[in-house]
Amino acid sequence: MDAHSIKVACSSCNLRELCLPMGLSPDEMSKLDSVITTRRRVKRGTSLFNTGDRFSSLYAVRSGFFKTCITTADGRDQVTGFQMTGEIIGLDGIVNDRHSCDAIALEDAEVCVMPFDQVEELSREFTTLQHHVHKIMSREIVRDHSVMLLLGSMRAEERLAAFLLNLVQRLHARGFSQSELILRMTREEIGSYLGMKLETVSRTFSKFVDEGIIDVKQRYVHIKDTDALRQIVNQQTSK
Amino acid sequence: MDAHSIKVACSSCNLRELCLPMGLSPDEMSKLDSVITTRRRVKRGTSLFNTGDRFSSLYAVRSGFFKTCITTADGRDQVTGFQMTGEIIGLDGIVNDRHSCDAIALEDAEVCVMPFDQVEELSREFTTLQHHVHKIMSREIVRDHSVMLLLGSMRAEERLAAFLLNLVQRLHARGFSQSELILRMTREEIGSYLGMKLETVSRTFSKFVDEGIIDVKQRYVHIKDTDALRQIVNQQTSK
DNA sequence: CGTAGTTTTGAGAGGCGTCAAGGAGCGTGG
DNA sequence: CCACGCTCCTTGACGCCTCTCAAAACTACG
Repeated sequence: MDAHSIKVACSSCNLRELCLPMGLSPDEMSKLDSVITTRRRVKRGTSLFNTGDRFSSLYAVRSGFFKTCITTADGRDQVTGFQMTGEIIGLDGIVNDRHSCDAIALEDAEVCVMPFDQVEELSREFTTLQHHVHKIMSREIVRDHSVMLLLGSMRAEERLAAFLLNLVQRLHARGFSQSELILRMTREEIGSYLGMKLETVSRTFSKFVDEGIIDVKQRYVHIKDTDALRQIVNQQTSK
Repeated sequence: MDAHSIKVACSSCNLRELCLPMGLSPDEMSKLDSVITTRRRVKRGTSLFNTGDRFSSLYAVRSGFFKTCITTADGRDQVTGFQMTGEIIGLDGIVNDRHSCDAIALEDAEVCVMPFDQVEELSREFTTLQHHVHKIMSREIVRDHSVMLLLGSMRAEERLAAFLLNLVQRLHARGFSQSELILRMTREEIGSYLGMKLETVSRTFSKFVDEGIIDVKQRYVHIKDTDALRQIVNQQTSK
């Protein structure tokens, strides 16, 4: 499928405490190594998989940044999530044996390929892994619910504030700054995810800048006042 | 926890082809019977579980109708789903060992209690069950993504049309009419789910009535022109 | 038969979408 | 190295959809 296959081992991966192998014993880890044997490179702008593709594997983001999005027959388009290192992509494909969204790299990326039938086999053997797979899926469900809350009940400023806080929080968990970040996605992609138009995203960024809450220079964002952002999310001015 | 415990068997349940035991062999089914031994009655307006409750079991709706909703500290509220017979409630609890939403019966209901540790144990034994559990979780993820599409990109009429079509489709799969239904939830609950205010829900219903697409008398809805509804969903007038 | 909850409908306001134009950043090629 | 074109971003003006506030009608239930 792809010439860019690389040998790898979870046991020596610096993401192992964020990713699928979290909490496994050394013994279990080495078994997992034998299942997750390949990586795949995905160039910026190209897709890891598309809607309708046969489902065979889950993917763990090793490096880079992805978006997942669904596109309907009538041309509607919705970004359903952004995935960074250590996060799992492809859970949507299990139910119908085909993927129901596109996964697109927003920068040159690398993923670990995890053949799902082998993951299932191994998780019949190891309770720890089994439970962890369940947790990963449950976490995705809970995350989706909070996005539904955002889309269903927040106004533009609240959405963008919540979005920025979520991004830095996840980046911070990966060792990056709590206050500075580079956006890997366009204003349009942010807007699609947050249910608003790109102009509104841009205007809202400008408003935050005017209020001294953040600095923005294109894709670069510096959060000067995290508490102010938090307050905006919780202000409940309501929509 | 609840005095209303009743002995039951999946193998003799008329929902077994919709519910968890779907596709199991008779042998596997009888093993499942020994795990799912109790039902629980939930009175209209009361909750099956609340946010923060310890997670121990999944629940299959045996009869009745539920809503799940998340409530934030600042009083924001979002209905994340409506569940009818054969559907599974509680997947949100797996990740943190505590439920992250409330599940509330919209009419007197009965659920089958499925202790999750035992479901996990059994699904280590039976590939069929294991895979089915994964599918159920994946289906929930895919469903959530389509709600995100609805909330992120549709206008009020489109949302309500999509909602009605989804409801009758699920009811039809349970042997009910394709064109008539009784809403089990209030306009406010519909609005919360669809990200709009109850007045807008009401107005949109009235608009559909004026256009001759449906009849509405309180909770009773008669869909006179399914194609018109489908057209509304797909018209992509855009938001 | 009264009361609380739910639904409908109206009038007005405002947030966000739409349309449009201009600017900034960046890669490509002369 | 600069010019050029492309994509992305910003900002303004205007209009509409949906929210807000309010009141009345209807239903259910005690």
